[in-house]
Amino acid sequence: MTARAVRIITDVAAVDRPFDYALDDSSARSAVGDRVRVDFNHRSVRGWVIDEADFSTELKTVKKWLGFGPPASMLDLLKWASERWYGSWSRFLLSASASRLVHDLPVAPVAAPLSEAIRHASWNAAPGVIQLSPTTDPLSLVLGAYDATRDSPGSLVVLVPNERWATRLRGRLEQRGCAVAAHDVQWDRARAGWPVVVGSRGAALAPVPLMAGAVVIDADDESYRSSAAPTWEAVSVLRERCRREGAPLWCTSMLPSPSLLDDGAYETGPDFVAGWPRVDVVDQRSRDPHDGVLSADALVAARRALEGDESVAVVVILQRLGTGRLLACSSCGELARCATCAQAEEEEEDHLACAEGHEQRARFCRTCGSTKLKRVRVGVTTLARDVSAQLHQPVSEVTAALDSSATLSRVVVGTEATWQRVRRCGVVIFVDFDQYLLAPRESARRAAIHAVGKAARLVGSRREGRGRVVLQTRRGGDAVIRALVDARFEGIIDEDVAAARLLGLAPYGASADVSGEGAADFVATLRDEPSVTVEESASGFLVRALDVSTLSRALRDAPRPTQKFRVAVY
DNA sequence: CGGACAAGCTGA
DNA sequence: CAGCTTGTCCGG
Repeated sequence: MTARAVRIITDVAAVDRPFDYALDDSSARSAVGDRVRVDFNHRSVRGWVIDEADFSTELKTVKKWLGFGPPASMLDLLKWASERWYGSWSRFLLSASASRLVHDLPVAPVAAPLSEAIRHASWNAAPGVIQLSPTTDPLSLVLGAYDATRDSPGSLVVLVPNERWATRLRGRLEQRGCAVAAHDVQWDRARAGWPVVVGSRGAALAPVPLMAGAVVIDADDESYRSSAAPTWEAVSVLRERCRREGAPLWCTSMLPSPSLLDDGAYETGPDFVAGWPRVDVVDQRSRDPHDGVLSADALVAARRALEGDESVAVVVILQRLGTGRLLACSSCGELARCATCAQAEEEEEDHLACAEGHEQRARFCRTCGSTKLKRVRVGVTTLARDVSAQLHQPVSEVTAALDSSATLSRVVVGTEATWQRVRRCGVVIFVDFDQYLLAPRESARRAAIHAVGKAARLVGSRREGRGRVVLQTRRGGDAVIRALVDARFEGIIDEDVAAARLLGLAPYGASADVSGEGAADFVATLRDEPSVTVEESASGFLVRALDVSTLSRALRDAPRPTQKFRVAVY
């Protein structure tokens, strides 16, 4: 037998380049994709076999076979993802590997047919983008996808936005006779080619050797993008994976984004409009600015909900976009507000101004005349105190920091972390919906609609007629508000596509945010590169190009600065 | 990334 | 010029 050698990528992320090693008796079983231990530059490191190599006696040997890694069929996809999001290949190899070493693989069962009754109730939608109302149960669509791909070799991969949802969906699919593997904790099952793999973001890199198809629920949910660099995005990975393998992909969304609609068409699911909640708009412009945070109409809705039997009756949402800081008087605490519209005023050079342009005035407190103003952050705690006083009820505060075992009062005040903590309630009140509508971010309007969609899952649909969503706003005529009241979003979707085209946003352009000490050095060379443009951004620099491959090529060719820097590719 | 090695700096 | 710091190079 001739001596073998293999090409290896080590887990030393900074050395994103393969090295060849020989195999000996103890490592002879190493196959492409497997994890191995090698000596690398005076230390012992882990790595992955990415290919066979030419044997030479000069090579060091692979010290040990450590276990199974991603299947060989995935390696090119992982390389593609590392280039697409400016990460190292080893980072993606690691993400597609088990968190604990796997030495043995189980034998995957055959995908069982659905019972006739379940099959009959399943929904055989055509692959593509399917617009579903927030309260529509996607289970029948998942079962339809299972049924449609059952005869194809390979696994069906299903993504949901969070682990809690994944656990629930796995249980429901098992009840209906599907053999389901949980992504990550049952990595070995996925690697063995289990019929169905269900998980959250990471499951886009589920190590199934062959894909029969894939489903993404709530494909526009922000949880599908990694917030840490590399800022990879699970829906794009899965779409690329399905394209390479010729597998069908179903994506559901309550409001398809231009990126999701990449190739145009979408289908709208059944009873779409009825699946949205009843939305009440409270126009803050006609309110007395000295009222409490909850308007009279919101108070009526809250008191009605408190008469119901939901364990949590009222949810009050405080949206904090950007800094969310307001100006208040240092001596009496009164907020600086416009005399006409009562909206919080901002500091402009040496005077105060209203965002709507009603007035410009000197920098002093209207109530006590003091000229000392300070920046305050309206937090959940402040809001909770006011709500508690208005409703004469104890209030629980929910932020991302809250311990998940804490029991909640019937009235909850929180940030968007609340969606994870409350399952049902009678009414959701957005105290300042304009935080979304006025935010400078392009995506803020979409975020507004998504937030109401998440609220819908708590209060139920207008068909059920149970609860409602109350929006306190000064912008009653805004297109987003009108769309939410009518549950008609065609106009918003078309506008977003038009805006993305015009502004060169995804998928009609690509951008990357470069930040950190070394950012300026890094973009310096990119300024001379004709295929990209560089502009200043809030966090550093924004590098833009006409498409993602141009952008990633330019980023990869630019020399790395000595100081630390971070690249977030979108 | 992190070890090796070279070049630069300091103090007795 | 030993002993230490800082910088650059390079890995099979």
